[in-house]
Amino acid sequence: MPGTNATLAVSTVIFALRPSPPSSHRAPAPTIWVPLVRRQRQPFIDLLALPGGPLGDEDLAAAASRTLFETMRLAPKYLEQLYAFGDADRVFGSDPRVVSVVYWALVGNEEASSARLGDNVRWHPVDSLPPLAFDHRRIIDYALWRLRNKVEYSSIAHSFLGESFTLAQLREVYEAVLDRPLDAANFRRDMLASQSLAETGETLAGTRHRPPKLYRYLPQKDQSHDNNRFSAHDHHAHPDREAGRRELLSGTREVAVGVRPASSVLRAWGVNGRPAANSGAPAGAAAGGVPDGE
Amino acid sequence: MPGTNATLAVSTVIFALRPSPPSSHRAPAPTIWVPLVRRQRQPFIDLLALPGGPLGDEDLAAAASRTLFETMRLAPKYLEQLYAFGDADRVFGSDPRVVSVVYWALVGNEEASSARLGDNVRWHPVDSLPPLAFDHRRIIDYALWRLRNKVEYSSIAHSFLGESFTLAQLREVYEAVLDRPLDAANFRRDMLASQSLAETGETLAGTRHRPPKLYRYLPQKDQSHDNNRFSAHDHHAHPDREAGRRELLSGTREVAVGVRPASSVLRAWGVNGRPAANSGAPAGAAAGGVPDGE
DNA sequence: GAAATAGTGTCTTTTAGACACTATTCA
DNA sequence: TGAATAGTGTCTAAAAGACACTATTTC
Repeated sequence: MPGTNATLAVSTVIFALRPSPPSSHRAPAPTIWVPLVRRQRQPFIDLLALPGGPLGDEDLAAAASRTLFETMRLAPKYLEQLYAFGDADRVFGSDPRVVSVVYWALVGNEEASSARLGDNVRWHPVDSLPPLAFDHRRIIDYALWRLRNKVEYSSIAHSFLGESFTLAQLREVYEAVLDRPLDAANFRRDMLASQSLAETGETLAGTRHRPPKLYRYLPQKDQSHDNNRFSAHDHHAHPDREAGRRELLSGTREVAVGVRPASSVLRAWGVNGRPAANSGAPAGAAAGGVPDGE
Repeated sequence: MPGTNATLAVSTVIFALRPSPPSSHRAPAPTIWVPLVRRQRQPFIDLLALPGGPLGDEDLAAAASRTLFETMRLAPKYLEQLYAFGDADRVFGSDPRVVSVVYWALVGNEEASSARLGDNVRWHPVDSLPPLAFDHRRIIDYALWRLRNKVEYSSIAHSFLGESFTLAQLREVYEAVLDRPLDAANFRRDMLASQSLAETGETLAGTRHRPPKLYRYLPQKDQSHDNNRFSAHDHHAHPDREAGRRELLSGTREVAVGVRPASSVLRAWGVNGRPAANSGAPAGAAAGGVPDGE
């Protein structure tokens, strides 16, 4: 097997929910922001890019965490691999070629506010980004699409908030991410039925009306049935769909009176190959050997 | 930026549906098989491993296709990136470390049968695998999980079959992958309502009963709304969820009499992170520069 | 016409969504 | 006590699922 054949970089798309930019001086509905770094060198000097850096002697996810911490002292609550981008001509002119393993992350309110910024690192609202370096615009679009999908079938939304939050706040997160209003009554019922929230016993003061209860997120038991969480090292989530585990109990319908069954608040938006065959040289290894993965 | 820091390998989990092994001499219900390669060298010599090889001067998906073709003349109908595996100690003793970008693929009936096998390459039923090299067992389990999820919300099942197929055959695919029986009547209706099938006009002969109609898969229009299909180069699918695009037409219910609305035949099973902060050395680039991804 | 699967019709259950209404707090 | 949001109840619509039944072919 040959030696190294590519440079590996790790980048991260970090999402936070923050008030819309002052430009539109309307209701303070939050929108999605990402931190971007202004490049100091060629190629794409002076354009904005995702934070990241070369892979060190560490796990992939650790590289993502490390670069985020180094760049802006961020330690996101949620981190998941997005995709490995490695078209041969992705970063033209570089030799060896560059393959980027991209992660995406969510950070909560105050965490986002406490991020260390600077002349070259700033938050930008995703709905009005300037031209970006490399293929980073497309990567962000893809991460956004994943975010919107995943918000619908999993319980990541709370990662945008602090330890405790009201149902209205949580609903605001969903509404911002999905970009549509949700029925407050149904939202409440469905969230509570999902067993993923617990009352803290506190209420939120400082409003000029009835104080809402505060909740905290209740990790689902044995969520990581098999996959999803992966290596013992890597505490991060997997890209896939959390499917509301199917209850196989048919028969016996016994639903407490007046109780709404759990459901998922949400519904989907949507999207969906044969590869380029390639002859090329015969198998790459020792005599008689069929190549395998490593 | 330093030079290369890792060796990149590409492997693929290839799924095919084939009759259960003769051991159980019962009904010929098909099960899922994968081709595995017996390793000819250390580490893990003589153990089975996923087909693959080092990344060449090509796109990632092209490397997957190339190695499959070289190894067994396979050119799968469906190919999608699964995950990048890159724990620092994943392949102990190798320097530089190895990062594997793993793809998963589906092949049809006769395609699978025509695969070139040999002493070192053979199909194995996934439900009874011997110990495998590296972390390949876990990778296969993860790919299987993804397959089962994706079959539920997208139209990949037909990739296990040939150009044309009967509804009963298609249902068999779903039943094999999901490992549960489906109601034939509802399945039929839901598939037809999904607009993803077209009659070929032919029927399947050779049965000893009423000959069933043959259908072919009808690619969905504008499936690739935004993401999913990615680079212009890479014709392969993305990992995410194809959400049955929500019909926003509320109001106006106008359903042709007796017509069942489209639906998705299926329901889910299920499964569902903060990163390890890391100080380490300061930002990796030129003076005053904040590192970005490449 | 019996066996066997193809294919249709129709009812029930479950889930999602709309929306009216009551409750509680603060200014 | 009115403004304002919290929180509950209840109905309707749509989707999923069960299952009885008819249709068509071969032997």
